[in-house]
Amino acid sequence: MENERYEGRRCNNVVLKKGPWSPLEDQKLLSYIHLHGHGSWASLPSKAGLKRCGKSCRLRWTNYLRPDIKRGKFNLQEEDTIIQLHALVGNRWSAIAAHLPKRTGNEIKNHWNTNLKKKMIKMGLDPVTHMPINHRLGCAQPKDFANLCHMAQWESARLEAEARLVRRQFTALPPPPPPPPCFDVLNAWECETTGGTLNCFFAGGSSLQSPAPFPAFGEELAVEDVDDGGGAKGIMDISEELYGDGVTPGVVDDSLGFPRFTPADDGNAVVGGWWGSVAREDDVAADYWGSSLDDVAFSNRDLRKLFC
DNA sequence: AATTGACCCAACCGCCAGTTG
DNA sequence: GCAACTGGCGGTTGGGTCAAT
Repeated sequence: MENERYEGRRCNNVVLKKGPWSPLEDQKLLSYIHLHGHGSWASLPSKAGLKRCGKSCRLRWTNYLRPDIKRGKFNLQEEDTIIQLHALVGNRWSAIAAHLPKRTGNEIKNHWNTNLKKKMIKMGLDPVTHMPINHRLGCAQPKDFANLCHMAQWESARLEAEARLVRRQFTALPPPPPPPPCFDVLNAWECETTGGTLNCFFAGGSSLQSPAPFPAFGEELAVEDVDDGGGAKGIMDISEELYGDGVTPGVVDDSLGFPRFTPADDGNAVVGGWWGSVAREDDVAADYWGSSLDDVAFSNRDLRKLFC
């Protein structure tokens, strides 16, 4: 009975096994690849003495047996990266995995579906669009909702600029549809996980202000603490001003693979990503995004899917 | 102690794109 | 140009585990 359960298709009159891999099968696959490399996956099973289809062998290797795979729980930094990249590329798990060393797309996908998606819903954010599900947000305060609206504006501007920059590299591509407004999820995420309040990232006033100049990694800078009356604070200036009232000193780093501002004092002041800053259209920003997109392992195919 | 339900994750399936003959 | 083959990817499933009742 149990054998029939995992009996798969036949190939050359050999019944292919399905279901969980035994330690012996793992050993056979490992030792074969160690000696010969995987070569053609289609012919590997017979050469390695496995009654599996090549596809099953490939999946077992790429998702489990590969030596460069880190297993275990995702840390907060990895979760941050997943959320930011998901906001940018959607369910392109392989592209996201390319940015997370030693993690597989399958693992990230599972983690997203079982943990991150639920947490986002709990935060009142749609895990697909990264938009608030409705007005019953995780933040009960009206001012927090106002902040989220600012976030959406800002993220929208960022996506537009990003699309322009990418198009500049792929001029043959047709103009993209306007990107959907999207939140700075990392920011909301960190506020959620640290118990902080949503008070970050957006310039004051109801209109979207010009994004800040683009800082160099490691550059020390200051962030003006602007209050729009609704409590929203924003990155206003890469300042050479003296740190004074309402100016938060901090540093830009790229430890997550994208620019990110961290205040010098931990405070509840300005924390979170630096995505807004790259909306500035200048050569520095363009160069950054050029390399960044490479890092995320975009292929031409991905880009065309994004903008066609 | 037994049952139930939620959670986790390995593995499968189907689709698509690229390559080859 | 076309069909067959191959590899890669994302969606889904189902079995194991564990906590709650």
